[in-house]
Amino acid sequence: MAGKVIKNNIRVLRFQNDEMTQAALADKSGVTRQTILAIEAAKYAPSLELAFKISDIFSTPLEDVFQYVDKE
Amino acid sequence: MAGKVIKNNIRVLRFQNDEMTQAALADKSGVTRQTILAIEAAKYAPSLELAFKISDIFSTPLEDVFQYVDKE
DNA sequence: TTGCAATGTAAAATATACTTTACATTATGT
DNA sequence: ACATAATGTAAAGTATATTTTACATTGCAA
Repeated sequence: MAGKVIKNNIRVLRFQNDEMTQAALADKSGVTRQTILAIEAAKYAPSLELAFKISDIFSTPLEDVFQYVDKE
Repeated sequence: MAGKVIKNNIRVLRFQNDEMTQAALADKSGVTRQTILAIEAAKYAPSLELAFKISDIFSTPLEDVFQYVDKE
């Protein structure tokens, strides 16, 4: 039931982008550190707007940051 | 303040896809007709998961359905 | 070893997406 | 003219994303 889940590469992208910290990413995307933490831990998926903001910060397409894939 | 807004082409895509009705799209994406209506009317943006589902239904990349653009 | 930066856990409060129900409007076909 | 399908408006309720606060852990540098 549900079939697919949303995964993300935020952690990897942070390190690729000058080892950006969770707090720094939170700051740039206008949310709190807890929100970034929860999303990285996949406790919940971000809103579409936040997903776009994070993608923008990494200068990468949304689908390179978030993937909607079958859960194994 | 905010700079950007989320726009979408759901309406156009519905018509391109066999004139799919709002109710039909709602059905396929597992939400109610009101939700599709509200998103088309840009009353609010969908969750990332719903955005992915809708894109899947139209067999098109998410960014072809939703755009995060400067508000004119 | 002490201190600090980064990350993690947790819980209560708020904002926003989404549902449910009900009714109004518009267009189309018969 | 009537019936019906599709779309629109609206309001109250539920679910989930996000905030706020507070504290624990880990690693690294002085």
